[in-house]
Amino acid sequence: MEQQQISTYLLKNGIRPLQKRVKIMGYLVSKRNHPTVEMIYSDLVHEIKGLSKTTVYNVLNLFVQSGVALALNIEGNEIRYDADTSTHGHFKCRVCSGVIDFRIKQEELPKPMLDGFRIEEHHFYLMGVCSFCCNKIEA
Amino acid sequence: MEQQQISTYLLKNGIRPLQKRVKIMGYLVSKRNHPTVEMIYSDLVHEIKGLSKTTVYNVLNLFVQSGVALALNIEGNEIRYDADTSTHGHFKCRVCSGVIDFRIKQEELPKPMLDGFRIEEHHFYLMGVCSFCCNKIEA
DNA sequence: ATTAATTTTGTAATCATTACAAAATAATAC
DNA sequence: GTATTATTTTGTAATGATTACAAAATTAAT
Ligand SMILES: [Mn+2]
Ligand SMILES: [Mn+2]
Ligand SMILES: [Zn+2]
Ligand SMILES: [Zn+2]
Repeated sequence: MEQQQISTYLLKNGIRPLQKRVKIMGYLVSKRNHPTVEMIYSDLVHEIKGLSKTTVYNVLNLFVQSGVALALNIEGNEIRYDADTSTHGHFKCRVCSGVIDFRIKQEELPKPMLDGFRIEEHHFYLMGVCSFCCNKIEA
Repeated sequence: MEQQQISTYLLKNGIRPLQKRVKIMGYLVSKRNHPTVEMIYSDLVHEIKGLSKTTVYNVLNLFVQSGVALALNIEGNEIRYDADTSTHGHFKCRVCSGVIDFRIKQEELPKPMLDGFRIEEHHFYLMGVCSFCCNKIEA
């Protein structure tokens, strides 16, 4: 996606499209790898002069609050970020630690009986070993 | 559940039923409130002479590795523990922070197409406002 | 009762995240 | 454009949950 498209997208969601914000959103959108703050910072610090890790935290928190990114709590020691806010599920490989998407339709999600509850977010994720790592192991 | 039943259960799962382990498992089984380490420690420290928080961590890690407890990563800053290892989902209220169970049948869970993947764990949870807190808010 | 193995404890270390005030940047007014 | 004001970014320190580790205590085996 172009920087210009990203700027427009951020603006539409009430976020001023400052340079570092656009770069971080561009990174999320193009890599689609559900990175941690550490991954984003270490990849972008070379490209953005004088980037601070605190800024990465600030910008991601802003993105989540504004609804343009999801914070995924798959394992307790790290948060992973996702610019895809549509309904979908995640698989995390316990060998390579990769997180990949899978599509789920909203109507495929179980509908638990929770009368009087206001349900705001659905989270569905799987853990296991990805096909790449399965092949490596049996080889 | 009786202490004796818990001891037998732990033994069957390869865990020596030492006093503190039985007490901690008894707490999990009887309260069913998906407590954090902090909650378990502060509730049991009065009842068990000289309990250490490190022991709570050690015992819970042992339980999870042995398959008699689940570690729930619903929000990134805390792990909640559950002695119910059957297939079920969780709802977390963002007002009162309570975590409650709901039943899901294994066959109700979406079956994503992940050819060649080894799927070992399913996690399904919801966030929102529980019925109790909904009532309080509108009142 | 001795000895050996396991568990528990207390403290320090680690690691991700947040708090905060100063410096830098961007927007607005003149 | 320059001065003024508001917002953002930075660097460092603080926080909080978890783990590492070695000594002390407990449990099992001889
Ligand atoms: Mn995703
Ligand atoms: Mn549960
Ligand atoms: Zn893998
Ligand atoms: Zn509630």
